[in-house]
Amino acid sequence: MSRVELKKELIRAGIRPSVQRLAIYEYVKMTKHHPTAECVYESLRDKLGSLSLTTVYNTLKLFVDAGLVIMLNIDNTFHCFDGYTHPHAHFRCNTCGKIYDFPMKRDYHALVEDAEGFDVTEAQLYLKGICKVCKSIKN
Amino acid sequence: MSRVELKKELIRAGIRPSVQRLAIYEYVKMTKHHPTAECVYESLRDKLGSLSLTTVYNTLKLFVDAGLVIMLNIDNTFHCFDGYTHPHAHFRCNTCGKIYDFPMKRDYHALVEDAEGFDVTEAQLYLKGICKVCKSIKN
DNA sequence: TTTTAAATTTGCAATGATTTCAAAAATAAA
DNA sequence: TTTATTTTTGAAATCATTGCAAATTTAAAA
Repeated sequence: MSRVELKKELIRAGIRPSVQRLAIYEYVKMTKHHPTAECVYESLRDKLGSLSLTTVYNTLKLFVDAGLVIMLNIDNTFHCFDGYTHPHAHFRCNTCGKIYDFPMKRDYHALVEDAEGFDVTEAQLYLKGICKVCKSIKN
Repeated sequence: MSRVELKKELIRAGIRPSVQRLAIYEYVKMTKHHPTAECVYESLRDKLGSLSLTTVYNTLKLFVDAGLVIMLNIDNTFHCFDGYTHPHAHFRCNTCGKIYDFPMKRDYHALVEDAEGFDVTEAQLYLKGICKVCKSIKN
């Protein structure tokens, strides 16, 4: 996705594309490694000349509220962010800490009973264990 | 479940049932409202005469590591605990904050593709939205 | 029962991610 | 250009959680 397209997405969502916002949006959308706010900050500080960690937090919250980015809470010590908003599951390796995206066969509705009367607007399937790579290293 | 049975469960898990541990275990197993560590502490402090918040944290970690209790991370500002360890989904109401247990039809495996080579030892399905009660109040 | 060793509890301080806040800077509107 | 609005910034505050070392309790040994 080009920078121009990303800009249009922000505008469409009613978010004015400032230099910082566009840079943060581009970073979160393009990377695949589920960065933390701190990570976004470290990665962009030099490129932008200057950047505040507060701006990163504020901006990410803005994106999450607008539905442009998903906030993951799979690691209970910090949040991380995912620009890929299509429904999918997340796997966190207990050994290396890496987070993997897993496609989901069906909608979460297939799993849940007795949800009548409840409005489900968000669903997260978090899996934990040992990843392929760490498993092969061990053996 | 009786206090004697709970005591036996702790011993079976290799955990010595001190006064504090048994009280905390009983509380978490018996309550249905997914308490935080702070909540456990507030609820038991008077009954036990004295209690340290650190003890509550240490003890809950002990239970979680032993698989006796599940730690939920559905609300991203704090953890809460569930003594019901059978696989089930959790729904958090964005309005009232209450957490509901939802039975799951199938194993999470039914949902996930491409998990070959990965060892999944833990699975959490977190749902968010508006609960039945809050919805009926609104209308 | 006494002595000794090990396990457990305790409270306070430290940690670290996140938020608050008010001022400064940038941008848009008049 | 002037004025109003939005955005960014950095330092301080917050708050759940953890580290740590001393005090207490419990179990084991003598």
